[in-house]
Amino acid sequence: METETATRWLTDTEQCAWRTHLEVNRLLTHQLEKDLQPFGLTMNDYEILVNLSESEGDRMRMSDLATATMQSKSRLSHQVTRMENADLVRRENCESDRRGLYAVLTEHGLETMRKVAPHHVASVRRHFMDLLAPETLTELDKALKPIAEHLRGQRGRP
Amino acid sequence: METETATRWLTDTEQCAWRTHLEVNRLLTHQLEKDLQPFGLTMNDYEILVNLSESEGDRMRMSDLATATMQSKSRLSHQVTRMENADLVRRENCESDRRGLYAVLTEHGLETMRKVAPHHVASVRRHFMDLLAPETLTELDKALKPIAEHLRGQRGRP
DNA sequence: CGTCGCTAGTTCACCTTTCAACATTTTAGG
DNA sequence: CCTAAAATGTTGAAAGGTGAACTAGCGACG
Repeated sequence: METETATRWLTDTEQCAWRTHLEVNRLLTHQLEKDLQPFGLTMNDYEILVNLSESEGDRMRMSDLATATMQSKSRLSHQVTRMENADLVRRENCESDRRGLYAVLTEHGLETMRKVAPHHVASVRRHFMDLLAPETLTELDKALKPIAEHLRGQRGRP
Repeated sequence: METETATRWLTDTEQCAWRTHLEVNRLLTHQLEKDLQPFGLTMNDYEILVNLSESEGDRMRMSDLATATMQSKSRLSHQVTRMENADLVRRENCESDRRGLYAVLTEHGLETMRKVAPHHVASVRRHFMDLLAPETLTELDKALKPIAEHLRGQRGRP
């Protein structure tokens, strides 16, 4: 019985593509973060603002927000506390479930969102979107969708 | 004179692709990290081991290592201290430049590398590589290379 | 040669993330 | 009902990351 299989190392092509992928992700994240910095926001902050502003009543349950942004409850809790101190967000009790809390966009949070979004979009265009041919973009999406699917399936497994 | 230009928001297709891209990166990183965890390594650790093991004499100058892994000197210094405590790496003085230090792979670091690499490669295959058709992979690489190029150019600009 | 500026690397204080422990409320089952 | 298990969210300590200040050595130019 064979328990060990010979390792299938990456071919040169694969290795090259893989490293490019890693590099782009890192540099891109770094750059977007930097472009957001003048507004005093991190990508984390921004993502939360986006999620809230796209939700009914500019609010989401902490749990759902944690799931949507793929953060631990703990991390989100700290994060929201910080954003609360910056008056971007406030917590509000949930009527129907007394354990629950909503994170709610404040007026200032909404304004911030409106002010920052165009810059962020421009940043995404400048450093990513506009460097891809449109059909390449759809190719990319088609290639990545199944991977996203697969990875979502792996979440929280042994 | 026109100072403000109307924001070019992302089209639905673009938005969808962008979000997929973000999601894949996050989930993938998370998964690879998790697969490395049983060995007591982070991706950061692993990347440093790879860099060292691919270098002449299993050693690199701190500065070069920082550049290669795109970390600040400060972060790398902490990182190497941790890895030194785990006996994966040791610091060694540089003869030719007395300011300089080498990070050197230890025997145990090398063994660790050999033990872990096959698992990591398998992980990359399982969660990414093997989910892409070979020609899609080269497409992906071709699309991403110019972006990497562009982003490298942006590094350390105002 | 001296000194002024540059590079290498560490350290310090501060911020963010993680992990485990906890309090509270809901839900499911006998 | 009443209790056990599960879900919601917070907290606090420890680990990891950041940016600026600092030490020390190099190097070039008067």
